[in-house]
Amino acid sequence: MEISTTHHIVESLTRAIVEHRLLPGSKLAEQKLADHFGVSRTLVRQALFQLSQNRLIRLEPARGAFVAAPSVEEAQQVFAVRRMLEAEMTRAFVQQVTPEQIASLKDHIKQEREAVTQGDITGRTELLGDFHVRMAELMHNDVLAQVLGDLISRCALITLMYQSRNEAEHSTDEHVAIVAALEAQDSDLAVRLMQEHLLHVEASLTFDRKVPTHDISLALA
Amino acid sequence: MEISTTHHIVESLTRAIVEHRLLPGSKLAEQKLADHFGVSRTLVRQALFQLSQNRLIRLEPARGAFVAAPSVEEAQQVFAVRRMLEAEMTRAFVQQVTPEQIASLKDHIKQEREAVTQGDITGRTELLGDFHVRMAELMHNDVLAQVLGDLISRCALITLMYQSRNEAEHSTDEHVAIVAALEAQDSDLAVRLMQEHLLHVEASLTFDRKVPTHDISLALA
DNA sequence: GTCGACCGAAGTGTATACAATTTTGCATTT
DNA sequence: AAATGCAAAATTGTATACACTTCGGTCGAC
Repeated sequence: MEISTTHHIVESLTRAIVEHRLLPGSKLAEQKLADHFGVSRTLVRQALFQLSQNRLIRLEPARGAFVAAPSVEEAQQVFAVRRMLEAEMTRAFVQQVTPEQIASLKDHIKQEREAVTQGDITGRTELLGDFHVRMAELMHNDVLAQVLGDLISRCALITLMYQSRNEAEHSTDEHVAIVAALEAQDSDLAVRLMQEHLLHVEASLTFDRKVPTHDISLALA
Repeated sequence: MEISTTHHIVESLTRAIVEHRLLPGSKLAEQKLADHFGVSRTLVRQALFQLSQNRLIRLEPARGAFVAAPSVEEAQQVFAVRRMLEAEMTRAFVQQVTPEQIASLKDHIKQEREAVTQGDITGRTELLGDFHVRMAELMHNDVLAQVLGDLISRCALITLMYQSRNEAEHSTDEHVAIVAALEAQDSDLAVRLMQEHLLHVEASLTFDRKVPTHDISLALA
């Protein structure tokens, strides 16, 4: 099956949603999207279905697709799962850590700092999440990387909406501390730092609501 | 969006694949499936796409859909993730365990025993996996339940292929021991038993590989 | 003036038609 | 006889057509 064109639509919509050009609750009308991308509704529907699997949109029978508005409870559940998963991931990481892996993580943190200082909000949010995925990838466990990536992207909406620059800097500092513990092969410390880090990120999310926009062509322009 | 008809096709194909009426590598031609279900290719394609997300089939661009043959390596990665996730899940479970939860798990185990004694291979495999999902549900964490369910179904093929009756009985016994530790609120013991349980299940799978491979280069390697 | 039914517009759900690609079988060549 | 090339058949990829549901507004009854 061909998926490249569909994939492009998915990517484009994902960016629009994650960057809040499309706010939670917005209707995603198939024909409007089809016109915008210059394709038929067929491909748009494929893309919408895929996005619904990623929990970025919600499909209502005979009513259409809407940008998802993940509830506070869901976000908290996601973070609970992340704490469980990443605590053990961190412990396992220390078991097989190499200098190359440490270097890779340190390099990643450098990118984070650049994004934060440049005020690149979208890029910085993505990088802050990617740090955790990078750890999974360095363990050569594709399944772990994919599961973790799903969890992180699942709350990209909320994370992005409520993370301030100060909190972003704080996250990067915590990443530094975690890497230091990994490098020292102090698994207990690394695990504790990771758990606290995730608790901090979760606690920093202030859950208010904003007004959605319904202007699709403007949001995607 | 309507999904009920598509869902029926997904369910039907899932059963066929999991019960090995459709062997790994089999081609799933869209028109043939459409004729069989009495629908158009549109709905079949939706179903195939969904199955590909569940990793039960593999989609090759312009070539079609094929029943997946998950590799042993992939299964091992899935189990590594499960050990990470479920170890911490078990620890958290003890923190908030109630007599009702214990009763629910014991009831589930009773069902497992029935399926094992009756030789209901498909049912027993499903129930053995559901035990873990049930734990997640009892913690009222839907996200955890869904992630875990995905992980378990992801290797349903391999699990089913390699699990003997003896191993199934062994699994049920280990479930009993885990529940006992949960009931005693001995979190360290429960976690250890869970980890060992998952190691046992994994170990029972990785021995002989009778997956018929259709990958020429791999087969000749 | 408010509530409710009905009608039209808009949008989704499914089927079908058409285009593009791959597969297959045969004929030709060496 | 084996290999290669070509053309027809089969299959997938995309667009469009049509049926059915939902949404909005107006008109009429009360």
